[in-house]
Amino acid sequence: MGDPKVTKARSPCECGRISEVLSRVGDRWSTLVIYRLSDGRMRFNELKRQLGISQRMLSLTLRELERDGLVRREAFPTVPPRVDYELTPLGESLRVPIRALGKWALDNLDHIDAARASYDAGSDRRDGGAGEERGAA
Amino acid sequence: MGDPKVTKARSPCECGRISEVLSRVGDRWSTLVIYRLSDGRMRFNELKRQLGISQRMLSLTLRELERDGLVRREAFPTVPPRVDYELTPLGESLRVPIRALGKWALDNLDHIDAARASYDAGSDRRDGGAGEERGAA
DNA sequence: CAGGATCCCCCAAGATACTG
DNA sequence: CAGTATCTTGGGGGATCCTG
Repeated sequence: MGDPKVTKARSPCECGRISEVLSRVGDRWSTLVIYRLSDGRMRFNELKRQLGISQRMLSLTLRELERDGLVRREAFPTVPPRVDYELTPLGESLRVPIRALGKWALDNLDHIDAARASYDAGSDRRDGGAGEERGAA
Repeated sequence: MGDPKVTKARSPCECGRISEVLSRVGDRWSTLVIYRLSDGRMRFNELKRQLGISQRMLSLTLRELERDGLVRREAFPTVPPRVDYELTPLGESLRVPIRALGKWALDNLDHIDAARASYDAGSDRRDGGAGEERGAA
């Protein structure tokens, strides 16, 4: 029962297992959706707007999260359709580590930026080219 | 100075910032490298083998992590070159949330698998074709 | 409003080969 | 051993149009 999704990394340690889970719930959008949902249930377009995600990716991400039992979908058969998404108990349990990660992110963004600037300045040895090596167009 | 790397998602909330950090240290390999390094310093090939990562990705990942001030690189100019990698204090601070995430992953992998199986079984209604929609043998 | 279907681009990431 | 350089591909992910 090998998972075809996980590259095939047969690590001897637990990294393999972690890697599997990470490849499922560890991607950017999933993390952000969980994070956002940790504040409470929310509608589709609400999530879409707040996350700046395309409806396609949101749709896909939500379906995967629902499939993995992390998010629950509740649709109201009203005339203008309304669908709410909320964390399941399992999703709630992910909330803690995700929140911690989010907090760390907010707390250390500037540290990272500083480190980057420092690193870039250091490796800037004699590169007198006529431009940007990181096309910021 | 906008970061060209971050899609351009102009979210009104803090999600934008978190998203930035997540896109830096939140990817699969970075997370795994940090996780692995949280046990102590390690050599290049040691990491490579244990994570089942290609040398290219490991090299790239490590350089980014070093650039972001999360990992410190120490090279010994010996005849068979030896390079050790270890977490910086900043990296150590990431250790806690990463560890928490890793623990969650290990604790809930089977829950996720169960949820998946259940979901797939449920949405398997009236699909009497001979084809596999998900090539999982 | 929620989201499926399509088209398409581009880069993340693996494989391979070479070097100091 | 510890990388770097190069080539190639899969699929992540955006844009757009359409429907219930």
